[in-house]
Amino acid sequence: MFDPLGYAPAYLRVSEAIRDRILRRDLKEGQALPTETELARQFEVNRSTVREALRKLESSGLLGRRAGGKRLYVTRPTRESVGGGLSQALALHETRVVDVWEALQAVQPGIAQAAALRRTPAALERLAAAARRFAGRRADRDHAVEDVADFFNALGEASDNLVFVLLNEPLLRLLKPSLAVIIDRVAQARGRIETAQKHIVNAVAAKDSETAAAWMTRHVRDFRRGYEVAGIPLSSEVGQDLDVA
Amino acid sequence: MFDPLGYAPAYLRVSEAIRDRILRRDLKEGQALPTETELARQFEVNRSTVREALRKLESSGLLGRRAGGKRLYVTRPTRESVGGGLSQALALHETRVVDVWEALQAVQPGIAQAAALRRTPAALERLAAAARRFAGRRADRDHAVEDVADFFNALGEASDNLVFVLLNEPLLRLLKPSLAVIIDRVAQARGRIETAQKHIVNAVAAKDSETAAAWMTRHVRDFRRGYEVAGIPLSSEVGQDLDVA
DNA sequence: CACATATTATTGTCCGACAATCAGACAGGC
DNA sequence: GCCTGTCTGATTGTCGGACAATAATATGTG
Repeated sequence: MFDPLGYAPAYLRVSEAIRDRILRRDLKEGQALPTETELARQFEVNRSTVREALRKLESSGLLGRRAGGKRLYVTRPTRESVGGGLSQALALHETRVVDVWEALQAVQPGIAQAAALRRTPAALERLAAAARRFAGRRADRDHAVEDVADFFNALGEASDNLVFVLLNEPLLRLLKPSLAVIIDRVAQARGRIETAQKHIVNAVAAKDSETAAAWMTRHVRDFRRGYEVAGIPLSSEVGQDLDVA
Repeated sequence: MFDPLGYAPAYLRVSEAIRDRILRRDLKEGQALPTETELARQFEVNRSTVREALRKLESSGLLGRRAGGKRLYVTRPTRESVGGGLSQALALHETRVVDVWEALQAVQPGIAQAAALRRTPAALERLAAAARRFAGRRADRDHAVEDVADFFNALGEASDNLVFVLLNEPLLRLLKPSLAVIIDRVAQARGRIETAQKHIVNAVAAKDSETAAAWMTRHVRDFRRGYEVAGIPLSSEVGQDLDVA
């Protein structure tokens, strides 16, 4: 019958006030925030209260600190902080590897397509470089995984669409552990990845979006095959990798 | 030559310690956290320090409060909190409507496909209900927008893949403002949406994933047409809607 | 001007305090 | 028995003040 009359503690109101100013670009990126004492004076609250508000903004990635610095600066959420939040949420919700795989299958061809259409020469070179790195370094398992992730990331950046880049990050983060197992256990995995990457690079270079998407579809399907061959149950949960920047 | 030896302030170490316990399911969802005083005692820090740590966890959605409650409970990040973070990040990065549209185009057909394959009768009914609501309520603009979002959300849930659900949320959030404009300005928009939804519901009901994906592709392409007819520049930035739960 | 040094400002942390209010116990009235 | 009011203790939200460590800035010196 009645809505609860909303009360919000001061630290929340302060944090929202600051966040609004940031979102409406009133406080611009790179700008230094006033000192805690000054904020406390302006909001007419205690410094402890201000500090609680700042911690909230800090962990949403809206405020950051320069390396070894003391003051807080306005920042935009990085790929890592956004991806960390999302992958953390997914890990907590008992997401299975097959779910992540399915999402990759849905989204990667679209990314490849967009990348092929809009890639700049520089972005293409970064993509090709990632593929070369993967092909060149046949020894180390962990580096290989990183290189695969770099390849996907480079493709996302080549699409010139930040939505893709940000969606990519958490998916890759969750993919990595199982990908490492695949590379370890499936002999032909490296070769197949290498081939797919080469074809995708070529298609992107030629601005052939159809072929890029088609090869990406094949590439992602290969991962599923890899799970089966490596003996990873599709319904196993994605690991809770705790390193959330 | 040497890496900077990592010093982390106490509030960060405390927050990470608690977060790790949550991520490794040591603290289970719904469980009440010890009181602030007790945490301060265990960590051997001051209560203020504990409170700063708690604020961080609170805003990553790992801790929450029951309505009108005082204690903090372990929670899993909700769709809203995850979506809020991501859409906030995108809004700050000058994402354009065309970027969001492109992501929808990439991801929605895959969602429709998965939903068609795996929908339960209950999920199908929720999807159909959302379509009926949209078709029935021709008057109100804002409700219509909500109904469209509900349709996409219901589809995401029908896919039984949380990754899709979580990816959907921020995209829909960013879509809404421009969708409202389309519905206002484009006379035939409602009709076309209604038709597409009907076909998608039918395809999902028949477990015909191909048709579901195809109609979804058409549906999303229609939005782009809507932007053009409504005179919304594709390169306009997605609004910074400030209501980030 | 470059570089070392002193000063100041700012953050991180602590302590103690108190009002508001939530949770639970407890009793009284229908 | 169930609802209502009252009491008590525990817990959170907020405050004020304090101090060490150190980053930021000013100052002097070659």
